[in-house]
Amino acid sequence: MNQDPLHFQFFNEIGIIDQLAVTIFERTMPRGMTPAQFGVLNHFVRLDIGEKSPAALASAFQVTRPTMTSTLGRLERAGLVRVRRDPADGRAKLVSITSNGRAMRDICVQAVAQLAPMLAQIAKPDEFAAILPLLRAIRLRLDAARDQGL
Amino acid sequence: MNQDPLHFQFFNEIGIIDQLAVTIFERTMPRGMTPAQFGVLNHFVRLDIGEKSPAALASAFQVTRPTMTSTLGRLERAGLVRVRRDPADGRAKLVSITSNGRAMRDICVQAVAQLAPMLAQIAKPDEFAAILPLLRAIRLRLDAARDQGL
DNA sequence: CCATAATAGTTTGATATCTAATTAAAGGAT
DNA sequence: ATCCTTTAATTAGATATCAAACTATTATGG
Repeated sequence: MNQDPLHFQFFNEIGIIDQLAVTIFERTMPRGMTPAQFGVLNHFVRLDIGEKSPAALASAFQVTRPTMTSTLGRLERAGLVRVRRDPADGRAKLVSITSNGRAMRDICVQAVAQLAPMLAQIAKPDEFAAILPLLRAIRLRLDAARDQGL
Repeated sequence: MNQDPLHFQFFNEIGIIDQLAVTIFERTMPRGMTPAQFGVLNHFVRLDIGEKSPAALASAFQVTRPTMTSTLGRLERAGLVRVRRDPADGRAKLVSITSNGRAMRDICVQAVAQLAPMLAQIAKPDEFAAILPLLRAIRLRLDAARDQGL
């Protein structure tokens, strides 16, 4: 049936799953919240970091700096994060979460929790557990390959 | 270490892999060619279809119709597909690939072939084969869940 | 000490993608 | 035959994301 090479089929499925998952996520979240924005808020709360530079955030999320500039700009305009100049480095900035940001993160976490029954129908915990290690390995190798220039 | 629920970790890995794969793909393709555009060209060649409506294409690629409108618009402006009104249905249109489109598809296929050695380092064929069935199952269930309204 | 290289962020311009709303045409029901 | 619903496609408005180019600041080397 499917004439494509295995790796092609693999990346194809990955793309469709990602697309579907992101759409479901955004529909569940408060209006306007995206995975990218939630990710930043969640990062601050979970790791209990005070401040972090945009460059460090971009690196943590594996996105380019312009992308993080954009995401932080939206979050800042929405009052969910605060940005100030780094007193120790004139080039850098320091980002921190606001109390509104924490509140939004909590709302999102609860919204995600509502998805639990649906997720239970998507796959059993041991099914997720079964593929995760290989997915992680592939992600790491892809990342390494990209750094090598392809 | 990772406090996130399993399914959260899963979708997170999926998202990063997709992002990395798409970026690598676009860097390899001729300037401006994207997975979405290549997908359409490849679809016409592989399935050897003469004409297909935008709605049918959107359905085949699991994207919304506005998304397909946008992709087809770019392909048409680049002379890679042809679009005409459906004589049998005044609402519909019929899309077909042009000879330039076929040529572009061939170039892309060869470009992708250059990635083979890199892909071999990402995962062994049996590794891809091992996860594919579960990925497909998850994709199908996600799709069904979306149709149910969440 | 100054010129060059590296780093942090931003701006610009492009693409993909979604939702919501709009226009046009076809189908169905009374 | 007419009204209502469904379907096809588009337009409008948002977001994420990337690459390339640009500005400002820090670090390095001679």
